[in-house]
Amino acid sequence: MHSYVIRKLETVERLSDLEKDMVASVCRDVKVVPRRQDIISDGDSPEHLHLLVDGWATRYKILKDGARRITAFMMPGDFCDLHATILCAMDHGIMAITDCKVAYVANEDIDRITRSSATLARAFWRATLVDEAVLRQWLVNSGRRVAVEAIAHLLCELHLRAQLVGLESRDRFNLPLTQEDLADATGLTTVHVNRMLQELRKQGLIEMDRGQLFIPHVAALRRACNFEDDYFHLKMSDEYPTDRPRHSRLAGERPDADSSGEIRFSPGRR
Amino acid sequence: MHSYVIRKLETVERLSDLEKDMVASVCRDVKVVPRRQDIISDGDSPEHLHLLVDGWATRYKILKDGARRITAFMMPGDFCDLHATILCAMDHGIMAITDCKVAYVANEDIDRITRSSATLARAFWRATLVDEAVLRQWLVNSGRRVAVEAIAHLLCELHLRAQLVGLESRDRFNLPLTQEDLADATGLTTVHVNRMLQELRKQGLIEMDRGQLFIPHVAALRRACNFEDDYFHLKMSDEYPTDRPRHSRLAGERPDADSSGEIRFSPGRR
DNA sequence: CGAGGTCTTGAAGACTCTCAACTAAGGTGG
DNA sequence: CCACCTTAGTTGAGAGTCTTCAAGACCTCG
Repeated sequence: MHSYVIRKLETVERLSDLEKDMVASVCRDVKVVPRRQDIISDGDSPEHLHLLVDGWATRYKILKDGARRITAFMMPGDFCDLHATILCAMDHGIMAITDCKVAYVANEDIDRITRSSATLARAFWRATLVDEAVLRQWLVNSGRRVAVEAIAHLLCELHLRAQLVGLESRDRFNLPLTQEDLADATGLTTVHVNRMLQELRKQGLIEMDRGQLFIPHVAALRRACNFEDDYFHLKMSDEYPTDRPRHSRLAGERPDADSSGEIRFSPGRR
Repeated sequence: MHSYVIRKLETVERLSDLEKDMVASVCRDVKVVPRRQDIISDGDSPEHLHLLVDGWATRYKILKDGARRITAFMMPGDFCDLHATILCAMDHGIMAITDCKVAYVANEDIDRITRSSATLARAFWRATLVDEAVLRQWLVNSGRRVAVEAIAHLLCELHLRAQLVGLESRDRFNLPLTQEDLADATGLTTVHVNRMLQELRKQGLIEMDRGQLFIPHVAALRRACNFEDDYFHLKMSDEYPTDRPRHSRLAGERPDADSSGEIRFSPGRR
């Protein structure tokens, strides 16, 4: 039932059956949060952890002038706040994008299972570190990538993540985000996101249909925005057919010299 | 000697003398890294933790086209990678901005002291969480704040952090960053950073002199860019005279309605 | 069928970038 | 001690990406 978490953890660490059972056992108290509603609000001091069992959610900040900045998307298997209970109060909110099923997990349960399995502890740590790496990529997106690139990169990320937890069928998946969501996640305006998506469609890099995103040629989209999956620190395995090489940038080596006549966006921003 | 770390940890958690000793005891192997040199390079798999004992450093990513994106600044007392040893390889580099003293701390030592003191464990966690909160603020900076605001916000952050570890005298501190560093940290160009700094100077919000930053009226600069220190999750204490209230944004409450004729930048970006 | 949310489109303007050159400040060597 | 070099900071003008404002089309749903 809670296989998403397990799948997610398994992308960074191989788990034994016992460990999987331990993880599953902590997700007891599951509640439904309707779309558009806060799972945790800015200023809250949550007393337990929130694990997203089903649905999509977003981590966001609202500024004084009303502007919104999305700092993360969460999909099934993601923890909203693996640690936030340690801080007194949340400095941001977490909202359900679709109707969500959220498991309320007791701190002690996490403590317990991570104490009894070093592998599990490491898996949680790694998952957290990957989240942080994603955050850094978003920082690159806004500031050192032009709009089309940034959006394409975000789509690649979401696609890979959906793939990792088994939410899609290789090149098509359910993307319940509005263009406004994408705008707030990339730091752009809705209008511009709209135009850039059109651009991507025109170039045949993506297709969209009623909340479904279809990526005809994943490698092409990735190449167009220089997406590399290394920051996900996937455990070595050929389960996930993503194109390596992963730590390709050796000293002195010039990365693949754009041989084909493939689409690639402008030289970015400096 | 390693009082910076301790001061830093104490901003989020009060430590006993014993705990302070424990922290100090793990920082034995200290080396000097000259300015401009990597403390950890992209792709490295560090085998121990790196604690910045003295000097400033930066976490950065280099893109294919050569552009650089700085994702964090580190100052004395900051860990470069409290956890990175868990991952196989770094997905970014860490470089010394000034000559640095770096303590190489064994993983086991951290494990040991965090196991023997729950307070210490919590302190480390919190420090990590604050780092993450800073990352989110940077995300807000690039995308939902105009350039002047973003730069001012960054300066406020650095000023507060310097203050917290005792690097400055209330309103003046040593800022060893070039305008290029600031540009790569905000996602702007050097040229534009230059102009925005001029703007800040013209408005009397900052003064700069040979690597020294002087903030005549901290509250004014903070107000100009809507800086709030709540995301640092400072433990309640009046040691650090920063202007609260900290979780002021209650539901429905309209934040201070710009009564004075004070400088405030444009309405941000949407 | 009306209503609200989401997506599109156009035109004008603003913020930020690019390019290129010049000044200022430090450090080194003769 | 000064010429020379390198790095960092400044300045100007023009171009572009992205925003703003506003309105219309589309779509889903009660």
